[in-house]
Amino acid sequence: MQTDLKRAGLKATLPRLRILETLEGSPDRHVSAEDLYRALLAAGESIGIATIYRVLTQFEQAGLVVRHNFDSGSAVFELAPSEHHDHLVCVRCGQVVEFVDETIEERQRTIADQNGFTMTDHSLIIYGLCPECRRETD
Amino acid sequence: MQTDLKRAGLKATLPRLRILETLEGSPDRHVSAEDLYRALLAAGESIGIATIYRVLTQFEQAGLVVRHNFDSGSAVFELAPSEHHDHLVCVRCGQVVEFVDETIEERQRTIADQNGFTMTDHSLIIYGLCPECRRETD
DNA sequence: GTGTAGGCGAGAAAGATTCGCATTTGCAAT
DNA sequence: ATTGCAAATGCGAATCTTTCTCGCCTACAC
Repeated sequence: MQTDLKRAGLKATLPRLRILETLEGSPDRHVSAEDLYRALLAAGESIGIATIYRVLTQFEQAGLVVRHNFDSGSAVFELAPSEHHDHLVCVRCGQVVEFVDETIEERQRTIADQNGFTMTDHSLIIYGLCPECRRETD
Repeated sequence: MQTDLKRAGLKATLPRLRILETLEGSPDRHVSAEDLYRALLAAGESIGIATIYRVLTQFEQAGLVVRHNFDSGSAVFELAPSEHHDHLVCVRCGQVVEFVDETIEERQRTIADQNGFTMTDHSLIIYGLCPECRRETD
């Protein structure tokens, strides 16, 4: 765990360890800076929100986490998955489901090429009602 | 033009007309609230930024415009296109290119279905370097 | 153990968006 | 054309998310 930080070229400080632990222990893979802040306060840690943002940005640059901009207004972060994936987001309860589709990945590369772009990243989010919310919405 | 608003159930007020005109006359299809504000002020209009946000939200609900959350920090809006499309965004200059790919559209529907979701919307953004920026980056 | 570069917390600041409220305006019935 | 009123606007304050500043603190190489 400390090793993860060292390897990323980051000093193993207490706040960084706590944030990493919290990300790893979180029931939701996708959490906002605010979520982390509340979780850490609830766990009795004394940490500043600024540190959370700073650290998350560093983690992102180090490739430890990925940042997503869903429609929710604030960014959410997840531990960098070994495999890239995209997201299904429930517009009602916020639940997030991950998926991978090689056909889509493939097409995206083709499209970037056709337009002369060098693709650096991409973001595919499907919004909808999850099974539970669909049931409750009738 | 006034008819567009009436049809959408919105009173044809001056600010709304000006905003609609500006969107239609804009060289960039994708503009932020701030862009619109500056454009209107530059055109000698007296308008409040709050009105821009309010009107854009109404337009969105009325289906006149679509809101996008690119990585830029602020939302951008575009006149609702007759055909849905997705976006290629240059990470360096911000240029936006639109594209449609039926294969991807198709796969998205399939994926939503497979996961029991009722798809309401989706957002696919490919980030990369546009041809010009790619050249300048060497 | 100690020095120091890098990291931290708190609060201020910045940028985006929304709210509250007094004033104005579109529009339909006169 | 005039009037009445609900709806819309403009303004400034408030809110939310994120970043910056700065004096203090700490990990860690020596």
